[in-house]
Amino acid sequence: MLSLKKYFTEGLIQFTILLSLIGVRVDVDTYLNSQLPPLREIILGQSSAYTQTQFHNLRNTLDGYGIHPKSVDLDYYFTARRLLNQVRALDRFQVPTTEVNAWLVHRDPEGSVSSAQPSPAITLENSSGLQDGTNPDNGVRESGPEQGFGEELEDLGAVAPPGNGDLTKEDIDLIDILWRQDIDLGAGREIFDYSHRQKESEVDKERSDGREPGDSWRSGGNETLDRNLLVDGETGESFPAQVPGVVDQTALSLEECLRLLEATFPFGENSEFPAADASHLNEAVPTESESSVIQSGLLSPLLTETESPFDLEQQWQDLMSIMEMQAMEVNNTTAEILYNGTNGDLLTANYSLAPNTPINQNVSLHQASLGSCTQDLSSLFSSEIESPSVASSSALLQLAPDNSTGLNTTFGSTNLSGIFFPPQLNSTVNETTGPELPDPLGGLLDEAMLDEISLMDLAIEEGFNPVQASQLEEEFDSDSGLSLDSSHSPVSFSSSEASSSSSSSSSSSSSFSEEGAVGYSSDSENVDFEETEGAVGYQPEYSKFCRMSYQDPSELRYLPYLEHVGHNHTYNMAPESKEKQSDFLDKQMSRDEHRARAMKIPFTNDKIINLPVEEFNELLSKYQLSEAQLSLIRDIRRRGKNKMAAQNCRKRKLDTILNLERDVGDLQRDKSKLLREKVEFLKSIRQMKQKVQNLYQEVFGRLRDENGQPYSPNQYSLQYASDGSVILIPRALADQQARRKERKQKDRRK
DNA sequence: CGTCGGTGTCATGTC
DNA sequence: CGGACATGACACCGA
Repeated sequence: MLSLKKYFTEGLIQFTILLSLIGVRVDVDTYLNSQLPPLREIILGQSSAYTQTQFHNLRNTLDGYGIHPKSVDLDYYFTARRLLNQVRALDRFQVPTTEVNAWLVHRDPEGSVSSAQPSPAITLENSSGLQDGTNPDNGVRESGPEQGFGEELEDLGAVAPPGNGDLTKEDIDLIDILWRQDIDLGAGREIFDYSHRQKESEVDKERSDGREPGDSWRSGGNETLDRNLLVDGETGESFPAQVPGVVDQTALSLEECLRLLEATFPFGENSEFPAADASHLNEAVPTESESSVIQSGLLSPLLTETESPFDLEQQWQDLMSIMEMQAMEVNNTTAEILYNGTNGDLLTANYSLAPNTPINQNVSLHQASLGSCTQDLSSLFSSEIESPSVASSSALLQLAPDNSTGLNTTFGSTNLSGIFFPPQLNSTVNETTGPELPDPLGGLLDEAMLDEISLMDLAIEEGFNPVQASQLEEEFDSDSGLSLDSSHSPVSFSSSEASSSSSSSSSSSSSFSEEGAVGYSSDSENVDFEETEGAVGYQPEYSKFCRMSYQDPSELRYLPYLEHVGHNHTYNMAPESKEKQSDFLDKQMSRDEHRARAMKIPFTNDKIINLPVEEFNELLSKYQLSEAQLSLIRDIRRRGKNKMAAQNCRKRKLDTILNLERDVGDLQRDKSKLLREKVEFLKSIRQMKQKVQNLYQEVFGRLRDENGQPYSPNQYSLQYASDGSVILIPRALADQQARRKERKQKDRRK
């Protein structure tokens, strides 16, 4: 008995603790208010995030286009339009940065040891990690940035490579969901298969050795770039020095390339092209007049004047958002095609670059060129470049810094390169040039986000089945939330209690006539059946009534009348049956009733218990009662009231348990819904990252240096700044900045 | 005979 | 401070 009751009590406590825990971790109200509305908007709104974007086909198109980058008969105009449309399509994803950030968290600290960059930039290495968890170079899965998001997603519980660790049923379920989504996206389940990815990497490696046509963009000759870096004596920042005189050689074609970039990432309405003039850059950096970063605001002639102007800042932020999502990329198919298996050796061979070949710091976008654009397109755009105002929709690309950006500003920009290059490439960079890519997620690591993610993890770990979630979602399509049913809420208790108190306070004006029905034998403990019939007759009925109606004790006021009705229906019974009946009724009597009858209490226990204090005292004063009788009456009253209180207490307890059960159900439903939303977001983020990645690769692949050679993604990367400009800088420099930025961020946190 | 749920009762605390 | 009430603990009872 004792253990049972303890069990009950402890169970209730555990129940409460469980709820409180859930309530703390699933602050549904907060979550829904602060996070979900925009998220839901993405899901339910007109966002294209959940439209099945055929970016695999898109990728094929891009690849096909990239096969012959130097072919002059390619339709650059339509290419630009296509890129522009893609970018705009990205914009239609409408995923605010902050919301995306919520999913871009929980980066493995080890993965950012060497490349932690607080900026939103996200390296492709991270993004590709999930797809390709193996490093083809050594076959060892490094803990570096290469696997960044693979682990992230694993942490999220969204994707767990089957080859890694134990998979719970929930993990498998979730993988199934993601797999189905990837099938929608054209990806096979092998993507989630660790071993298969390994094989795939090997195949890709072989393919890379044979140099696919798609690699032609980076099949340039020797790079004659120097790596002279100027160091800001004040800040210690390093930046590439620009050697005067080598600027404008191929500036035109490079500008075109940047215009392509601009067309790809339209973030400015300013169609001017000051960057065409090399001195402009120098002017932008008065103190570093001789050293200039390759810088260029990328502006789309397609967007100038005739097209709607863009809020530069807003556009850039949108782009940044997309960039951030890039790091979440799971399907890095394009990256694999272009880079996968391309280890450092291959890259070095392609570029005929010794690992330590100095890079000309003069490399700038002005010196770069779109190899395929150099002839036709340069002439096509030349006039426009000279006079930006002429820019029209007929112009394909225009490259120009939209404003004068100082070096500091420029170098405060965010490294784009890391976003777009796969782990293989990154490892190559590490081998050949040393610098490590920054951790683009460093700045995104917010504890609140971590909490959310951990919540998701918890949801998964707790055995949630996403499939069931979907079913639940459909079943409970209505808005979820912790809406407590007021009818079951503790408030109802107060109403019950209020009625109870009102009942007890409702004075009974009944006369004491019923006392006459109670005739006690004067001297015997034995019950005189004849005499007790009247007094006892109602008792079982009352007892039953009281038991069943304690929820509404107000009805108890009618009990005195029941006394009149209930007693002595045995007059026509045979004495024997009468005796049996009396015996039965006697058994139905409570102990207190027996005691009261024994003590010849002249009124009913009901009166004793339910009369208000004043009337009760008045009643007592009307009789000459012995001390024993008074004591018994007070005990009867106390026990009677306590009995009702106990009944109410138990009912409350029961209702509380029921409410808790329902709340748990509500929370589980909410949890299911949130988890389902999470899966949806992962899916859309993958799509967006794929798109951005494709765009970056296409743009970068078209850049040419003064020799008409493509830039090595191993050596250079595109970086974007908050002012909307996009610059091509050596990776080493980008990494340096990233580390510096990370340090600053850390200091700020302290 | 033990278990379990329901109930009554007591002690205690709170309002 | 006394009364009403709430509640944990325990005992009793019947299924």
